[in-house]
Amino acid sequence: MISKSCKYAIRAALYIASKIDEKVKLSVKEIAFEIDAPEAFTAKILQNLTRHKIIFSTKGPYGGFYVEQSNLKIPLINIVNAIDGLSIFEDCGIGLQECSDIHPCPFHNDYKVIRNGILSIYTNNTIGKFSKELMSGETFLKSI
Amino acid sequence: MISKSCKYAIRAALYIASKIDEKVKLSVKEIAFEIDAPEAFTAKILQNLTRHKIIFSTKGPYGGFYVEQSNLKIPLINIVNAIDGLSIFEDCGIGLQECSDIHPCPFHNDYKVIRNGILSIYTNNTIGKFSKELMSGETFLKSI
DNA sequence: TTTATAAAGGATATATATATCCGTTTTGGT
DNA sequence: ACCAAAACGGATATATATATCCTTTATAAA
Ligand code: FES
Ligand code: FES
Repeated sequence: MISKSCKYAIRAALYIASKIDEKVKLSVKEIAFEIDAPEAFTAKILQNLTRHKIIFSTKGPYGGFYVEQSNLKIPLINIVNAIDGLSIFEDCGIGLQECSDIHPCPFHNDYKVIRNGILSIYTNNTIGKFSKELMSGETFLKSI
Repeated sequence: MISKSCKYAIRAALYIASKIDEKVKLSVKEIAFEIDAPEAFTAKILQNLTRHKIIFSTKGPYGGFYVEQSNLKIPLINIVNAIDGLSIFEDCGIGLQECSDIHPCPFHNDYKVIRNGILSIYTNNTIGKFSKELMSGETFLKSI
């Protein structure tokens, strides 16, 4: 469904948000390490998130990536939109050019339910909600 | 989730099954046209399905691809397994190396529900069920 | 037995996604 | 003013998925 890049993006944004209280800017190097992603590629993704104002950045010494309180209200669907776009939520489950109620594929009814379920996960959860779970140690961003 | 190849495979298998009553073997050319897929690539996928005994084929004049009644009982998950494998149903929603109940990512609980829902669609529907819907004109394998 | 037909299979090509590299720009500290 | 740190941005490389091409093999009919 969502691309590998988008998964990195979500992990990165959540990691940065989970450090909001430390009031320190994070380097690409640290972020990439903490989310278990390649460094140079993570850099590209962070640039993208910055352009979309999902996170902030400053250059130079003591610079890096960070979020403000306002960013915590952003739903995760905004990240998906920034990286993959939203058309994935309109695609047919077995690749017909158009997903349509009046010209449906055999999966259509079942698939629509699932697809909307996925959309809901991204829409109903914010960066703040998930980053809070990370802070408390309930959830994690990389495997052991 | 599933690959483009897998979507072609499902469309192809369902198309062939939907023609079971005509008692005629179908060529790659016809199948590819009817499911709106590239011909040479469809050929590869059909070979794969044949090797996995999801469909049958015979070479030579009047040869082609076909299914028997017994194939109609095959659930769609078998096609997914043949093309993509089943590991996709164990993957983490945001790409952690392991999806784990005791070391979960922030999406884990929600994602597991969705992922099992998708698995159910493939497990609970057979080639026969969906091909019957195609025969009756309720559903379609390519866009208008 | 010859011929035509159609799938099988191996080799290769193209497209897309993922990943890296390196010079440029910005910025804070000295 | 100068230097060092760190993100930015463009170019390039690699990996994977998708797609094509061509030769071989099997089969049915004449
Ligand atoms: S037409 Fe296939 S999912 Fe809607
Ligand atoms: S750990 Fe991410 S979905 Fe299970």
